[in-house]
Amino acid sequence: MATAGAPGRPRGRQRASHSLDTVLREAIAILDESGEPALTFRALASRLGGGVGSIYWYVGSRDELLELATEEVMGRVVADSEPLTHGPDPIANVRAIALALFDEFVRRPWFGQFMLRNNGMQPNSMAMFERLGQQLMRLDLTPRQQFHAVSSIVSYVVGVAIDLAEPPPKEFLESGMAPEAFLAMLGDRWRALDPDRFPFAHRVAGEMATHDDIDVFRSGLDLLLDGLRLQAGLPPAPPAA
Amino acid sequence: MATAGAPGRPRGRQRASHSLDTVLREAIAILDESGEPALTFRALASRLGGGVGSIYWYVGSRDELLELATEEVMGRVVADSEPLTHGPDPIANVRAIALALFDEFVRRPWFGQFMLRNNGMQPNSMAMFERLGQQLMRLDLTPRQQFHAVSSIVSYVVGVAIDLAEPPPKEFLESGMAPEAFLAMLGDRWRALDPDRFPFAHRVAGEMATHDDIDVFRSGLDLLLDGLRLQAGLPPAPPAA
DNA sequence: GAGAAGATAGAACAGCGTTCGATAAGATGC
DNA sequence: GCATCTTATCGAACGCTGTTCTATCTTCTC
Repeated sequence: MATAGAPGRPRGRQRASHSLDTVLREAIAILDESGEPALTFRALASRLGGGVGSIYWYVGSRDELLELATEEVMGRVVADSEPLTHGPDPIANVRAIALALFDEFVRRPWFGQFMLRNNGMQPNSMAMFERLGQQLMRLDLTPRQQFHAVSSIVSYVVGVAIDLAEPPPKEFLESGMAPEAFLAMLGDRWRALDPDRFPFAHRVAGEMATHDDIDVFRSGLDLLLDGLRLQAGLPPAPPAA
Repeated sequence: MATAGAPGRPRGRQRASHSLDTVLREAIAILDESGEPALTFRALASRLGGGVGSIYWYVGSRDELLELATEEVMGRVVADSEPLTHGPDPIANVRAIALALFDEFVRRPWFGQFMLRNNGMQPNSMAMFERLGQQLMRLDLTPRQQFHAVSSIVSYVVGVAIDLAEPPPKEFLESGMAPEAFLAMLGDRWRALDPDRFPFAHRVAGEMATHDDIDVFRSGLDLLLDGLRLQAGLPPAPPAA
């Protein structure tokens, strides 16, 4: 964020002195450490060493705070993923950018959860949209096709993000099992279903038990991008990435 | 829901008498009429003509209430979409089922928002997963590919659902504009951006201004399904649907 | 210095999900 | 017909939340 002209040097003061930057930094720290429900004005205020009311000087509501925190992180992703835009194959570039996003909301589940609050006007979310779009402009597609394609990619990414942001079931938390063991148990449960009524669950139980989220994400993304390649009249697939 | 053995006939009583069915019915009515934030225990209790405490007899928490309401609606979608499973082309069937889901969360934004709370064990969500999977079993794919494909389709659908569930920006609510006019205004705003820094926004501004959500949904879904067809070694596309 | 503008502070308010003990209603045993 | 036990209803009360409001401290400007 570059919008705050922060004085923010707390030498010998008696009252705390904040700035939009410090507020967002601490808010993000709370989100990273303890998740979205833990971000309360009181928790944030005590972390900043001040009163609740002060935060409202910088931020109009909790929703706006979350929006700004998300924008802040999105800004970093946009900046960090800039080098991924120069490859020769635009679709490969889109793929790389999407994977960078995926990385970020593995690291920060709350980010994925709010990334979408895309009322269309936050600058950094807009920049991400633009970045994906610019890659697709290099394909032989109509504006409508390009618009639809970017929207679809974003929707897919958001869908996966939401899934990842989902808090683990309390059954897991209470069991104290390792994540792999819990997945294996779910797989067993699927295998135990009636094979006549649930042939599919039965068939993919093993996959459920051993899957890795990033593999699932990557293969869905590749299906989408393969469809897009087809639509753009490109050869079906590049060898490997 | 068929789990409640409801007595539930409130003749000349002095205290209200509920059942899980009536609780869910009224909860869904509130959600439909006023959205998710409006579903409070107090609002629900007064609608049921009773006290807050009573609801906890049927439901352990607000989250569980939302979960059950979502499951209830998902059950109806599963039931209603059964006829869509018998077509000759499994991918066309998947497409039809996804469109049925889309219909439902145009009607009920809150449903889309919570559909995903898929801790993997709600019977009706599971049934939907199974239903999609059974179609894909008819393709020449490995279990892993099928598992990934169903997961990806669900993620995409969820992503779009979340987008649709997003409350309209307050700027829109305050403007009192018609939805089309507001979209047109957003388009104008994109067109007004610097064409050097935002060539893509500039290019698709017109699409933004006139787009229809279902078209966007359908085209992303078709990209995904085209990719899947390719993976399964099927001819690229059926004529039209 | 005086005064205005900027920023901080925490008490107070309304609303929320949830807990709890009291109590009414219906079912059961004799 | 009465006593008892189980099931269900009720609303006050608790602790927490976002938000508002006003008093106050700090800094800037003249």
